[in-house]
Amino acid sequence: MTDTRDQFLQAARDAFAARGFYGTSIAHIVESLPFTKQALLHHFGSKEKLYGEVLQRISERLMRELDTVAAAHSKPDRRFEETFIAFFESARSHAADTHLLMRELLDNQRRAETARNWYLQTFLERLTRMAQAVPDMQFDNKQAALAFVYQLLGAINYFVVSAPTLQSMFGQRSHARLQRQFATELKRFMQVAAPLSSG
Amino acid sequence: MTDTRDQFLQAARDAFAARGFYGTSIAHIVESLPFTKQALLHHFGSKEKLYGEVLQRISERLMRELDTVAAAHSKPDRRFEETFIAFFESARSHAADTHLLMRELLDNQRRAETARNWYLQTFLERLTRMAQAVPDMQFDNKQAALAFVYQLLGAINYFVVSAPTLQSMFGQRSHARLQRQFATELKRFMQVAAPLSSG
DNA sequence: ATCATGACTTACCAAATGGTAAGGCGTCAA
DNA sequence: TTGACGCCTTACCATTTGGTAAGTCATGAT
Repeated sequence: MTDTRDQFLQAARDAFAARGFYGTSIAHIVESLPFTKQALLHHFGSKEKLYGEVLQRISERLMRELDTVAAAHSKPDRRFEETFIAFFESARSHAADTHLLMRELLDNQRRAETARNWYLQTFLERLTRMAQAVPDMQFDNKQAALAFVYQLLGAINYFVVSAPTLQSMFGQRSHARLQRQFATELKRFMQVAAPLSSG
Repeated sequence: MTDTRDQFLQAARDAFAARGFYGTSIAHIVESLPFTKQALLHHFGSKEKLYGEVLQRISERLMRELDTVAAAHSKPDRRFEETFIAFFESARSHAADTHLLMRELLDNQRRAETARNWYLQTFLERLTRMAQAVPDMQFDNKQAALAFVYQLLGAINYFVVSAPTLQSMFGQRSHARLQRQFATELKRFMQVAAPLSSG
């Protein structure tokens, strides 16, 4: 039954996101499911492979969403802006995924195994090309565009990942306001901070 | 001997930064030191307390640096800008600390214990006040200033934490250029993206 | 000389870890 | 009816985990 696999994958994703790869035991993943540890191992072979599948699902979703937004907007400037707005919304609503990817970034160097940044690479390239296609932004070179894109990505990811901390720090209402404020600041950043022939 | 303690603290910091709290065993921390596991436990009592001390050291350093930069610049706009430039440099040169703090942010919610965000709270408050003190930036409210500050922090932290990945992705030379580019983009962001009565 | 104290050791330990082995059980094709 | 196969189980297992107990040894005060 594929349904069982999905249950495992979902529970694993949540657990890995909350506690990280090393902080998550197979036993813990299975805890809330009506299956045993060995059922999980039967389906995925090892914890590592399970993690790999979780990661792959997430990056596939990201790519799909990127396609969708890109297809919905033909004008480069709109496309660029809407992509990041959508990315922010997506990162927020899939907070578990965002957490997990942040952890992956931190672990990446040591759990080398297979280069797991393949998805990041194409992701970044697409976003960078998108930025370079915007007429109002005249980047000196690819690096400049990438730096700009990376600032946006960093701001978004970091903010989303901070949500629980900020919420417990300022309270839920205040945090909700902050979140709206953040979105508008993000938009202005994209509109106004775009380099105009920065050389 | 305090020297021994320092050795433990340094090794622990590096290990926690590289592998996270759960991915790091006491045995592994001690591995490269001429002491046994129990020597560490003798000094710190438990892994958790050791981690706490590591964290405290880092936040004390951050506060010290914040004081230094703030004291060196009296004009609010310069002070604000120089603070973030210094923070970027600091985050880069203390990459291990940056990694560790990012992990802490991710783990924070579950390893609640004592609210560990005390340092973050005052850190954010100081930066926000600093932003609000800049005449050219007229924020509608505290939230707006905080959102702005948080974008900067996010961009910086995320970028620094990405360094190993980006380096393996694009190569060392290319990454070095990207890093310089990032710094200049950051400066422009602060100068140009500052809200001017955004209402 | 003796005692205390702090630094560090060896010897252990219960619990949890990821994973293997082997078998039960239902389904479905031959 | 039989045999194969996929799903899932119970039994295990070696290793690693964080931590305790108890001692050795040097130093330094009384």
